[in-house]
Amino acid sequence: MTTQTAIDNFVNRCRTLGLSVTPQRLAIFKALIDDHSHPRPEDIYKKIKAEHPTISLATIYKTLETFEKHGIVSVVTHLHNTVRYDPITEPHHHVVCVKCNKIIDVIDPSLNTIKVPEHILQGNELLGYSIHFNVICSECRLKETN
Amino acid sequence: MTTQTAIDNFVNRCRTLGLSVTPQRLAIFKALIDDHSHPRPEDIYKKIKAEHPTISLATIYKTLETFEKHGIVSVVTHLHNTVRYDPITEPHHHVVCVKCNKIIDVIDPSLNTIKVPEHILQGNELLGYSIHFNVICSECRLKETN
DNA sequence: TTATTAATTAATAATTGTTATCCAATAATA
DNA sequence: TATTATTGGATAACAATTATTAATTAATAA
Repeated sequence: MTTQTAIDNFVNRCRTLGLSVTPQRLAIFKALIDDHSHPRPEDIYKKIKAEHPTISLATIYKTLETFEKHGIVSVVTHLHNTVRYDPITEPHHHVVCVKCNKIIDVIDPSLNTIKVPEHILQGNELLGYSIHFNVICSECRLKETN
Repeated sequence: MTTQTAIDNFVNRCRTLGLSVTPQRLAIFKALIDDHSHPRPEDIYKKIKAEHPTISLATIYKTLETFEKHGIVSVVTHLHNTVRYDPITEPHHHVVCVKCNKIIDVIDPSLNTIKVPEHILQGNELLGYSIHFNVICSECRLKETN
């Protein structure tokens, strides 16, 4: 998909969602679309500031949250707000509620045998891998229906 | 493993590592050992304060970092310091350098067919899953040898 | 078009999470 | 016991995020 069609899709998507396509939103989307570095809000802010000198960092935050809520962009992990410690040091996995950030251990040996793509091992030292099963947990689902 | 043997192991482990087993460290370890909620440093602080009224939150942070460095505890994700956005919304995975927090996309359909344990689907709404391949990247490995 | 209302943005303050600093206290070792 | 290294506590500094509020802009109806 070309950058232009991605932008067109974005615009259509916004219209469908009832989101106005403001210059700020467009700029933020453009800043992200061909960026494979998984930038922080701050990074996007810096990238955009030259062309949009009056944009506020808070706008970047809010816009990205809006985009995420509507599936226009994604976050690499929902557990980015604070460190969470685990007494288990053996390889295992986690269920993560994207609403309340509850974390539950998943200890299942069958998940420890996935085939690691070759290219990951090129140059890097693999320490292990961990699977995040992103869910809306039962408690949060109940709350949602209210 | 009983709590007591876990504590014994901890004490031995510290001795081997040349870490003194202080009351604070013991308290922090104990607070974590049977806690499956994946607590934040703040949570541990609150849990301990009654018995250790003089302990500082900074000590909790420092101690947990020390523990993590020596493999006594683990962190649920290394990407806990800031949000990272991704223009890709389709299911995919990531290589994460635990030193520099660089993130690289892993798009490999064979990783999208893992068998999700049944119990995860009980009550929860599964949105998807994402694998973090934790590595020390080539750049950081080079830096380390200095 | 203009008036009205709703949505969005900017500026900034406040809050939260984390780290650094510095000194005191404690532990390890000579 | 004396000396040195490690650890901890208090607090300041810093970084990331969120909340607040007012101004601006966009959408909609008259």
